[in-house]
Amino acid sequence: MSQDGTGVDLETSLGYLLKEASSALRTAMEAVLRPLGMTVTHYSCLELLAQRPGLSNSELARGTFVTRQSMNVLLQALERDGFVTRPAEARVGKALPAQLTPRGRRSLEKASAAVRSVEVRMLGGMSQQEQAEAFRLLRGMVDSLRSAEGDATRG
Amino acid sequence: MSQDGTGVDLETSLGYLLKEASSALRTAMEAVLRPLGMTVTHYSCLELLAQRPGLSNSELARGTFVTRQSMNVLLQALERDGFVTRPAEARVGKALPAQLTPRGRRSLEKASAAVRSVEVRMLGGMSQQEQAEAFRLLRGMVDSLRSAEGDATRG
DNA sequence: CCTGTCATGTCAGTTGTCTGACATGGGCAA
DNA sequence: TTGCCCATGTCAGACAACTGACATGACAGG
Repeated sequence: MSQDGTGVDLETSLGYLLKEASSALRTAMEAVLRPLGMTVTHYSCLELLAQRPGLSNSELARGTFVTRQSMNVLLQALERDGFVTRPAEARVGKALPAQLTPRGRRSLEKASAAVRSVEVRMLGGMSQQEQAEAFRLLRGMVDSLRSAEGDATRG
Repeated sequence: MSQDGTGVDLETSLGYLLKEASSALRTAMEAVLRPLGMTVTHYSCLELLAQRPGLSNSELARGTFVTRQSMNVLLQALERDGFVTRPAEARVGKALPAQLTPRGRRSLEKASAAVRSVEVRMLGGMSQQEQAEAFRLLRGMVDSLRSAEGDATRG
């Protein structure tokens, strides 16, 4: 089945390798974030908020690749612990723009540096050209997956 | 923080893109596996077992990037539903070699083809050379992450 | 021999994420 | 205006994965 063209050969599958890479990255991030008392999703939310202040719950969810329900419980915890603030009610619509508090910003600083060090380690053996090429190729895979989104379920 | 060299710029971060790609792949796989009544981990376990018969619980766990505890509950469910068999007790050591049943093999056939179609879609716009390059680059990232494993926690 | 170490299988409890559901607000067309 | 559709925020329950813990068997060293 793995060599007849209809199956998946794990040894050569780019999909499998992609999962492996993602898993290795996540594990490495967890290792450096744990001493800081932070989880990966926790960090992702803060980092996203630092770079795009005012994002709503749903937008943060999309940016961190979780559901808006999951992001909601995380945001409530972050708000309770004073890392993030949200207005009590929306000025327009229902979207509540979130902001980092000074404490949230401070907490993010070390975490961001730690994660950066992981990324540097991951890219250690690659030239700038190779990194650019990897970016281009991965971008292409994402776009291909999304462009025909749902076609397989219609057939 | 994102441009001073110590932080992470999400727009250009290979780590973030890697997570995005992995998430997109997972979503696409879930979409085609759901009609077959199968989850991604479910499928991964069966596929691994088809290509490497006799793998133990712990080996399957490593191959699917989950803990052996998680794989254990999955294996017990697969055994209960007749997709997999394991000997009652180990011939040597404690490792129990698992095998696909005919039913498991049948169930895997459609799933494997469906997943293959997703991978084909993902790689649709890429030449063979580009695919080989993507493989090489991803392999390098994984190796770099693993080679210095734990160094960050020792410092 | 036995003793420490390691990997394994498994049980139990906790945590994180998801699906399902509901109400609300904005935008658009009739 | 009215009605419809869509996105959002939120609550509740279900499910999946994790961490912690324990016992067992293989192996190497004293």
